[in-house]
Amino acid sequence: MTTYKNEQEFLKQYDSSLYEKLSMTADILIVSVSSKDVTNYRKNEEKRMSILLVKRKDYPYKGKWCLPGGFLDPKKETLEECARRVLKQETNLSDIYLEQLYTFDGINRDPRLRVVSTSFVALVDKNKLKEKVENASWFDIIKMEEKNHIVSFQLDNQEETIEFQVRKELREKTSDRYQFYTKENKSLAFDHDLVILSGLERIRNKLQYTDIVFNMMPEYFTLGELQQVYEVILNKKLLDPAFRRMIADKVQKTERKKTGEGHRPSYLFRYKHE
Amino acid sequence: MTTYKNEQEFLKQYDSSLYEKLSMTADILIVSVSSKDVTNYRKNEEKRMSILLVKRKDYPYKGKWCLPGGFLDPKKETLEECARRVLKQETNLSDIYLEQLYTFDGINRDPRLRVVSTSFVALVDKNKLKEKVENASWFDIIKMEEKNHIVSFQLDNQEETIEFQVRKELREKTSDRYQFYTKENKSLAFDHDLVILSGLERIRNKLQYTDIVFNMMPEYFTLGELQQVYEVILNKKLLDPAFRRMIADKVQKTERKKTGEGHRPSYLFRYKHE
DNA sequence: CCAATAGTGTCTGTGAGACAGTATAAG
DNA sequence: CTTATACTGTCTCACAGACACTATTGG
Repeated sequence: MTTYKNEQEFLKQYDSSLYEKLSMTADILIVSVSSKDVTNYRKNEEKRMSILLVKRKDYPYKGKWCLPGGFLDPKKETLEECARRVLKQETNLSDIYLEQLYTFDGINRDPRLRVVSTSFVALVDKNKLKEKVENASWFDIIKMEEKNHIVSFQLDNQEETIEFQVRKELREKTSDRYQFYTKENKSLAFDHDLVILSGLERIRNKLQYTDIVFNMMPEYFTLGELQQVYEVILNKKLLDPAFRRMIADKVQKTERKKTGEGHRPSYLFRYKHE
Repeated sequence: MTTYKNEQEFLKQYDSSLYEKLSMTADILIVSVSSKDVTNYRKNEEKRMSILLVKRKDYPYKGKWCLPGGFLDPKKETLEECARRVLKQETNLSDIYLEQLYTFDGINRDPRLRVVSTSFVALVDKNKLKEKVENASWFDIIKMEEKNHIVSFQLDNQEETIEFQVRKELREKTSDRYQFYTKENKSLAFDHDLVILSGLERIRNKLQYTDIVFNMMPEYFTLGELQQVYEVILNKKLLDPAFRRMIADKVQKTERKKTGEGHRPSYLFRYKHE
């Protein structure tokens, strides 16, 4: 390499085709909570986590479901901007909670060419969504169960049920990091089964020490509803008094009540920042 | 877009230059702990966190310090493999704790062309290092202090001291995520000041709920030494009894003692997996 | 009244924070 | 004997887990 007098001069001479290049995408795990009505008029509706998937119209993986995503335009946007662009396009929403998750870069994850994908997690309140977007569909997570290092998923969008399994392998004894491998996957494109698991685990972890739940809640909610959301994400029942103590200083009681439920009405609360 | 009969046929036709491309690098924050001798013969040596930096030989940022890193070869390697290659080259060590940190992709982070960098954190035991590597130097973190959302750093490698400041801005009220901005930085190349802060915060968080410390410890160590490492990473003093309770089931006492220190000798312990 | 949820009072055990005390080496 | 660290005993207080109890609606 020649020596240049200064950075300016160096940049003028620089041949940007020197290094091998590749394409990148931003893929988004859009997560929300949905409610399932229940026959018994007294019972509350059941909550479920739900994620947005898109049916692929073209090869590769034509006809399979995948996460919303798009190619990065390296000249104009950052990965996060790219993710927000996709988010706008798929949900028509801006101002959404969006967090970088992980960069997936298996060499053959895309059969066309080397594509590195930076994945994001977005949390939305389903009530804010209006029109249905073409080819996109919300899948409820009706099962997510870990047994012997295998996580089994079952997703449902009212029309079809898809299943897949991911193997979790502890990477080293000193940390909590897992390597994920596809065990069984007939319905999802690329490595999006692994992205989904990573993302849901991230949400579960963050639930414990942040206030991210409120990104999936409407402005007014009952504590019972909030508790249900915690329970469905953590995948376990919580005790009422403990739960109420835990969130006491995160929420603000209002005068309004939710009535007509066949049982004692519940006060509505809202998120209290600070 | 034309319609293809099947995936095979589609791939044959696929023009991989369709999407704009870019280059990627893997940059590594290599962290270790160093000891500083103390004049008083009775006192224990003081511990410090230390990180490996490399002096840039060429433009851009010629003469500035940066994290070890290298361009990804998209045909042959994953980002983690790329990072391990760099790690081998800079420390001559394999089998090192390595964890993906974050993907930095500011549009102008590299003045030459669009380069997206996936950063990694590596933890090493300095005792395993032998030869000094050309252009690389270990910097002790002699100050890392947060005040009014500004984090001030002071690093020292015995020959020079470098300083920089990063501004932390909370991204949203519901989470613990910060956006980092360079406040003051004359000595470090690219956005590596931000990478360093992210990485050190990651280590501090993980210290609390994993066993990653032991990646920076020699096989045998005293509990005093281990406590010092915790203290220097968490940047605060810990109470002896609480600390010992906390790590009791992570370590295994041996018969060996560390003597000749001018005070009561201490038993040597080792990491107990499980 | 019944069924179902809303919401509260309180006991108990665990475990972190705190402090004080004893032990043991080198000089 | 002094100094500095090694290591332990124990008190207290906060808080999570657990259970039981009361309150309130629609049908």
